[in-house]
Amino acid sequence: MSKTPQLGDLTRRERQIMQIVYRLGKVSAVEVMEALPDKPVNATVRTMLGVLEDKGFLSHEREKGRFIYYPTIPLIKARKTALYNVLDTFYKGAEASAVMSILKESEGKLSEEEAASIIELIEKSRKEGR
Amino acid sequence: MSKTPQLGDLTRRERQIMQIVYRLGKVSAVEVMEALPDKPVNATVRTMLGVLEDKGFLSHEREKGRFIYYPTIPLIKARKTALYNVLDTFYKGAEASAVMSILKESEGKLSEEEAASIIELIEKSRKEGR
DNA sequence: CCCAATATGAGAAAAATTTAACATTTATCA
DNA sequence: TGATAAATGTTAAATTTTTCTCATATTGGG
Repeated sequence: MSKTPQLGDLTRRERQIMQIVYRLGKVSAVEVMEALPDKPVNATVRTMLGVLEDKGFLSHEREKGRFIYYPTIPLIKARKTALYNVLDTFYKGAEASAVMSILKESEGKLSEEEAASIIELIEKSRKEGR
Repeated sequence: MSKTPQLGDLTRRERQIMQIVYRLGKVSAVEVMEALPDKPVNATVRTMLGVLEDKGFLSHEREKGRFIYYPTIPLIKARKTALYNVLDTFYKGAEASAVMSILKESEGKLSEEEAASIIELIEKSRKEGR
């Protein structure tokens, strides 16, 4: 059984590309090229996309002649992994700091429902944690 | 003016090492060696540590003859950057999901003070966001 | 059919990673 | 202490991996 590809194993360029893919959701080679720092030549990007496909991080389908790439690991899963990595490396035992950082950053952008859900979650854990 | 080194620019091995350093706070070459996947040879690790020092990510001091390395960018700053990167790439417009993920993960581990601070923060933003 | 855009493959160029051989420092103990 | 072993640090270079590009092939639209 081949284990799912690990985003943490990526090289620098590969990582840059995967970030673009996750940001945009679906991309053509040209879009990736334009979003990349140092803007390499078109063929270079295609090579990298091919590499990432070989490694199992991307798939593509043809759309009017050109390839549209999308991530193999869905956003919703990839982001959990990414978040936990950061927590594990930088916020172990200080998870509350992470939460507060995010909240400060997104102040005012939270919907009423979101705010309510978060508070509910905390209240629940308060009771359990006694 | 030389800009502060960017953790995002690191190569794979460099990244692995910096993660270990941030997790442990201070490290000797041997500790890094043992924590690294594939456990390279001692000299290899030293070379990398030297590279990271040249690039400005690490410093060291001598302690009973051996080098103890520590990060140039303090944890408290590095972690903010790391967190924002993840948010920007994976959670744009879904910051609340990130918060809830963390809270679920650290359920029961939150102190009463922490819980109170978080709620206070949300209440405040609720009022402002009206 | 012809043009323009896109894709492929082979391999060059550059960068990262690793290592062995050697130098230095510290610890041990006769 | 002094000499020897053990641990640690340095350097230069080999190896491996990553990154890039050219030349060529393919594809779709006018």
